[in-house]
Amino acid sequence: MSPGGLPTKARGLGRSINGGGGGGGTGTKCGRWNPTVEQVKLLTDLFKAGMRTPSTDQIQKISSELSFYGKIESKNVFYWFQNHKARERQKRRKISCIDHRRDTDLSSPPRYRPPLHEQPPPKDSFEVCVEEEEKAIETLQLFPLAKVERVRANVTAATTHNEYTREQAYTTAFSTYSTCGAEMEHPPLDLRLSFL
Amino acid sequence: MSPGGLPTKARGLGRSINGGGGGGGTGTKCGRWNPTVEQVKLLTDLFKAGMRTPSTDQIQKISSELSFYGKIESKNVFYWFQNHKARERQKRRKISCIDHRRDTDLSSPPRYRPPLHEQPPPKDSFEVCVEEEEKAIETLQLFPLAKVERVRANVTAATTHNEYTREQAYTTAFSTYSTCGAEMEHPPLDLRLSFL
DNA sequence: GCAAATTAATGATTTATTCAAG
DNA sequence: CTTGAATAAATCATTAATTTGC
Repeated sequence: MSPGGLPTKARGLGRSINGGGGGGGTGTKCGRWNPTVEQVKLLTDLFKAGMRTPSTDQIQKISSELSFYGKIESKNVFYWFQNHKARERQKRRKISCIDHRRDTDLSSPPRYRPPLHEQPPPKDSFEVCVEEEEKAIETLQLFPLAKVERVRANVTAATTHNEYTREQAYTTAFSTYSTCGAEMEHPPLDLRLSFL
Repeated sequence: MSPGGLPTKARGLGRSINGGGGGGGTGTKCGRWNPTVEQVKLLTDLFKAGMRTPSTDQIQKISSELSFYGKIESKNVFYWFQNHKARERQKRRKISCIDHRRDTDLSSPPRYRPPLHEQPPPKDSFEVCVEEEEKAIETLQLFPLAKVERVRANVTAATTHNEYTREQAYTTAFSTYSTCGAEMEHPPLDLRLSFL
């Protein structure tokens, strides 16, 4: 950015968090969502089972289930999947990028977070692997929404329910337009929050 | 188009639009939102008045007002602002880019839609102007939400209410976290749809 | 003049990037 | 330094303009 020392953008945000003292659960500070290990475990299981962008209904069900372990909102589930998906991809990309770089500047140690858009990638090297990955995922199937119960039961016990975790087809945003006659339920995208 | 004839990507999608025959209003085909000229006019006015990312409340109010002219949902308003903002920025960016290019290939006529990511811009030329623009906008103020009435009255008559269109401060998403005690109303971001 | 074929706009979705709390 | 939250950029898909052959 410009060397003036300006905070790039200083995206506002007053916050004023401290006010939320009398929250609800354990250490509910009203700040950002702090998932419990069980919650993360379950989400990770779902992700490993192939879930990438759950529908609104699924999000709500998941959120409802996970609220058993602590405070949670739908948007947390949504964000979690967004971030996890993106960061898995990112991770994978970085790996295969290193694999593909010939002798450009591979000597440079992997700095903290190279701003990515600084170095226009060849766009052929890693995209292949990503596409491959996505294709694989599209092949996967999704859980029947009742399975969550089972997962919850097993979450502290074992992790050998893998054969259960892939069943139905993912009815993602693409089924959105079928609810067309009405006011169109769940806005198919980022908006699929709809804080119940 | 590409000489292969393939539809570039064809990302699935069954659609089945024709089923929505008995919609509601005038030519309600159930497809995507098709704004009326009045709606666009009002949205543009708000944008010109400095509104960039209205809060959930504002979106709902706007949507409610605009529903007078035809079918509309909150998410349409949200999307409109997203797209309009982005495309204004894009436009501006392209212009200043041309301004700064020395003698690279300025002879080439402005083709249909250069894929943008093909040509990594200097990132110093246009960012200045964009920043300038954004700063200017941040200075602006917003309408008191009752003014919309007046605009609606004048929309088909005249366009000389410009002095009315900038009044209150914009209480954008940054006031989001003040509603923290409860379940946090309106998710501050893309999700700020909440299809009432 | 007018419908099929193309092109241009733009609504909607997904992905990448950035910010900042813990 | 990990990751939840938020925004911006890129992309996809559909509809309105527009052109074109008749």
